[in-house]
Amino acid sequence: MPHHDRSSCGQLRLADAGKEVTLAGWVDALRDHGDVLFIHLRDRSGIVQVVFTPESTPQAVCDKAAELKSEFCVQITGRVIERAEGTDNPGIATGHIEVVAADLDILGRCAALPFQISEKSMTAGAAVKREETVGEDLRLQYRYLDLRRPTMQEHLIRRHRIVKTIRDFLDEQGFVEVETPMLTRSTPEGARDYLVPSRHFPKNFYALPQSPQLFKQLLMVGGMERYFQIVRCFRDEDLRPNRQPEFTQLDLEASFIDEAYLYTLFEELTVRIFKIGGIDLPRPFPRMTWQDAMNSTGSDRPDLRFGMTFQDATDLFTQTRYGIFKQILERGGCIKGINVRGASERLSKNVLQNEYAKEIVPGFGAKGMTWMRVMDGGLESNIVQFFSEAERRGILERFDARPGDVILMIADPSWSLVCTALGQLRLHLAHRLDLIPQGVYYPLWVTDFPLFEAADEGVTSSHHPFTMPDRTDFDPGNTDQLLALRSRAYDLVMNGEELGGGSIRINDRGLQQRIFQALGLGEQEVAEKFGFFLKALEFGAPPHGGIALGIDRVVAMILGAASIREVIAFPKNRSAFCPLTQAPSTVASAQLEELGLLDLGGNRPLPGAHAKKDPIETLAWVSRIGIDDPERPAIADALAQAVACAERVDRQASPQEAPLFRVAAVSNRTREGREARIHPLSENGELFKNAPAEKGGFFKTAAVLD
RNA sequence: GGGGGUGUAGUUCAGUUUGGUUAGAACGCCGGCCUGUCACGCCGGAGGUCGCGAGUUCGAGUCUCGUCGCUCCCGCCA
Repeated sequence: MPHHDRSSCGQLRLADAGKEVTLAGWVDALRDHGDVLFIHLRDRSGIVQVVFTPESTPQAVCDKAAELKSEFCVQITGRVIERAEGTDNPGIATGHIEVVAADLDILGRCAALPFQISEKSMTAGAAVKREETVGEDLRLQYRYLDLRRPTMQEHLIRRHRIVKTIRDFLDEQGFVEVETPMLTRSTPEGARDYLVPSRHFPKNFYALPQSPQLFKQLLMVGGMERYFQIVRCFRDEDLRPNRQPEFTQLDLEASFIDEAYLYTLFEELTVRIFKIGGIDLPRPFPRMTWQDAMNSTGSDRPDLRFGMTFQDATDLFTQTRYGIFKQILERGGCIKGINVRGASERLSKNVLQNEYAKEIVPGFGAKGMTWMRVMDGGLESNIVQFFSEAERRGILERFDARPGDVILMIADPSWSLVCTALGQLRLHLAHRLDLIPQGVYYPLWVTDFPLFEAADEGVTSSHHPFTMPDRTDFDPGNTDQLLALRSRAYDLVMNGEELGGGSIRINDRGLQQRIFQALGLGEQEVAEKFGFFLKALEFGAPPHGGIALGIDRVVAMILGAASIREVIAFPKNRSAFCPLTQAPSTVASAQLEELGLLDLGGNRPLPGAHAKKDPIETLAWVSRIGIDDPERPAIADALAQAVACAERVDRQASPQEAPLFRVAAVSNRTREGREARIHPLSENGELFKNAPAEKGGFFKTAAVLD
């Protein structure tokens, strides 16, 4: 069949009635009525009903059609006709017509399926759409079958649309897509690298990029001015539902720009791609500093689709008699709380005290939680009697409390612990009480992040070490000063998920050097790892900045997919394993040999090997004899003598001496009387010629030949 | 790395609380019937090492221990 003669199943309409068409696709479903056979034929465009009936279809074709099973790949020629009155199916787009088959070619038969592919119920009306129930591991193992399902095809097609929209938009804006290396250099900070051994440089490794960070900055030094790339990135960290070891980013960088430029550019881009999913985002996107985000939601990626934001109650309790609060405030702590509006019926005393205060909140890292239910007559709680009248009034006012509300407070000497624990509680309650509205999209820029955060020793970058600080007059040795620095970084957050982030970069060599210094990197280490980059900053590096967007997450959100794995053709599972190809896998020793990886451990014993080194056990094993406990001292003695003897010989042997293969004279002890001989094959080295070589020229033989 | 869930037919799941006859259902599969179905219908059939390994017991899908896979949460993810 010339391909241009082929029609698309899903596009046939009433207007095509009377046409002779050729279709190719897969058997989605069969309904055999004896003489009449209906099939749903599916291709990428959709589904159409094909009828085999003795009245219009040659008998030979009907006989062949009787062999059809689900998912056979077939080609069908036939005539499009309008369906008879009362037999149309409004559930499918082609439901007003059907194709009467005149010819059938079976292009590929199909074995028994590991799971059902047809999304039949989709054609029967949205009300009964089948829930996805097949185990994901099985779906991934047979991903090529899973991908036949219309939902998966739709995901991939719309992902393509989104990526194309991004490319078109950035092209309009003067951005140039440039590819950067996949085989690059490992850098010390950030996530764990995936490593690739080098054959030309044995025992040296490339790293797969965690992001094209340094290269995109070098492109700015290189005068590209506006660069972007839809690029695969790799991070060897433990997986989460929204994480894959390899994932796709929109990476973007521009010179001679500021934050305002990037906000405008990126908001327009985001609005356009969400539009593909029928989602209208309001502009401009609201902005919030990191400090405000933490203070009001306890998260650097606040979900603002619902309220229940924090109120600070520290000042209400400066004179309190309540021991726990008093101690915490004396230690410089703070108290924050949320009002769970109208939830007192769903949050009983028992639930609040035994579940939340004792179990759930401690799980978030806080020591405890104070709860109060707002009643007509005031506050009800296990500890309300410790609070003064003024304090109770203060609480009611501060939280705008009305009868039926529940007020929850967390206090701790650590401000950040109060925030993060209360933030987790806020999200937990929002899910439990179903407070998150569906179909709402709340974009938000989070800005003014701390440049550094405290580490075990000194500080570490909270974004990455190339981020421009808000001020440059800092002392790289002064930790307090460093922790007070803010970065010119920004994250794009949507519905509590971080979709992307970026920053204005450092383009001054001296400043970059001081940042490395602040991070505690030695001069030599910096020179070794980043020397090439610092050097580039010496040659008129332009001011620049950029942003990256997690494509998988964005697509999943736009399409309303449950997981990023639903919008990736061949994802890995939770353990970074590919059930389809069984990767990662072992490789042939020859491959390792070639890469110089066979003896990476050198002569060092393997961990745990020393435990097996009891010489008596070894002797017993190689000699195939059992040694009882009473016999051990004598054996140990004999062994020690043998070892001492061997050492003496070893000392006196000259280096030129050839090794001796046979100490004892050759004699035949098993069959006495016969002349002892050495087998010629042994003499000429042919004996083990066909034995599988183990490694390094040694052969594995049966133990009896030892 | 820590914690929770889970593993039973090709698939999705009951059964495990309280050990006891031949381990069930739905869908799928195989065979037969059926000329208007579209989640077709009817009749019949096959299909199980209850993840794996130990243990307790007269007896284990069920209880105990170990182990492996999958999955969710925390750590981690500049």
